Amino acid sequence: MMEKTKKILIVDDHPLFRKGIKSVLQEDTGIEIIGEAGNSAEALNFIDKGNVDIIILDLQMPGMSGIELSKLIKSKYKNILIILLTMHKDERIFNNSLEYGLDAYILKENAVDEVLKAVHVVADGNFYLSPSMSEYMIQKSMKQKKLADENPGIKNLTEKEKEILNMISQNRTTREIAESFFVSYKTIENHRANICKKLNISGCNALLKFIIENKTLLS
Amino acid sequence: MMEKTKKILIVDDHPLFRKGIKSVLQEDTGIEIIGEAGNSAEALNFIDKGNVDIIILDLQMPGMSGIELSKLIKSKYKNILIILLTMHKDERIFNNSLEYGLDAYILKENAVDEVLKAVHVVADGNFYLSPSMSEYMIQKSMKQKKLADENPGIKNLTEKEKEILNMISQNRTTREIAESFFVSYKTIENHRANICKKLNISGCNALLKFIIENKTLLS
DNA sequence: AACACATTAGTGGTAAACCACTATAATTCT
DNA sequence: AGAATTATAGTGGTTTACCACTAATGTGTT
Repeated sequence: MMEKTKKILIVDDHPLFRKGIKSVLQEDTGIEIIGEAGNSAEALNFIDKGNVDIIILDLQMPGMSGIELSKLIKSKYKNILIILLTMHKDERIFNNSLEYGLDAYILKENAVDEVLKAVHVVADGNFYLSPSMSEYMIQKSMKQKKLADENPGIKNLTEKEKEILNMISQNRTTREIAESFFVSYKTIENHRANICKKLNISGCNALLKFIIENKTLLS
Repeated sequence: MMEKTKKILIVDDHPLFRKGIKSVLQEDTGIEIIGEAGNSAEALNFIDKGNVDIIILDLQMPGMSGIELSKLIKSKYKNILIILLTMHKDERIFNNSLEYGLDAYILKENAVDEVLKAVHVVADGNFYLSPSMSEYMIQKSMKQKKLADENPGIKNLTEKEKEILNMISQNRTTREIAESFFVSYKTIENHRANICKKLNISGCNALLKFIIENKTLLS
């Protein structure tokens, strides 16, 4: 099987870091580093010349951030693959990584051959994620699970209460919910109060707030 | 390089489907199918005997669902890898896939060799996602982006207004926000009103509701 | 039969958020 | 210098949501 050489552009504001990536990728004969850029403007200039297959991109850069740059690239060049490098386990960026058009999310703290692995995975049309990042997410979910076990309120809710909670999360007011169920406004208020008791929460907009914080818990 | 044989368990309630997966995987000498199960209980029994490396798991099953099963497996056996097969593009499951402990998310509509690909990717310690699923997510993000462009309100917000919106999203009340800024309650109320005008929203809890619906848009 | 619980509905009150204004000082842009 | 915007602060009023009760009806359990 004859593979096409992958043409790669490295975008990072630290020359030493670029050097590091280069030395890792150089060993692979299927990879050709065709350019480097120290900031987003340089990167865009280079990309406009065409030819780039994969971009290895640092998140933290002066000026335009890696995320903004990747959005821009993906909107202009659908076929360019983007590998994002970052220092931090940023959940929000990871959660939106696909929507940002990213093809890989790599933590800099990880082993050097991560980059090489990622290049092959994304070139194969797949999404790559640093194992330590997924590890972290799993850990986080364990904590959340524990939290859910400590707050057993959710599973004590009746079907009707769950339905109401669901409608609240869809931005319906108590009155609207009452109307759609053909019951009194006061009935729904009672349900809300009961739900709050079961969930052990109180205060203004307590339920709406609870939903924001526990969206994942409800599914 | 001598690879270890991957021992696989297939869990699906349709025997014909299991057969299909088997015939695909059989061609690979590095893979050994050591068992099949038609439901979650059977699967758990088999797993308890040890030996399983990777589980190929159907989401839709009578009784315990694939998600519940995978949570259970991951909590007991940290090292077993799970490949989830599903009929539908279920965003919610995908978004929580890592928290559920999944290692791959494959759509049944995809080509048969997806499963084979996924086995290798997850065995390599990486997360695998059906390209058509990521395609779908990107498409969805394009729509969302378009929506954001049509509602240009967000980028018209001043720094202070963004700060306030952020604090609202952190469940702080108007009074709390006022206190932390050492300004009057009424000032923050004015800011809220201005934000609402810019975002073209109105009604009770409008801002909190807006945040729920546009969480991704704000980042 | 007695009990727990869910669902229904009510009274009366408080707090938070929103709505529609007005108004002033500071800043920024032209 | 003048205009627009931002940040500040206020009056007065409405709606929504929460809080603390009471209470009737039905349903299912023991």
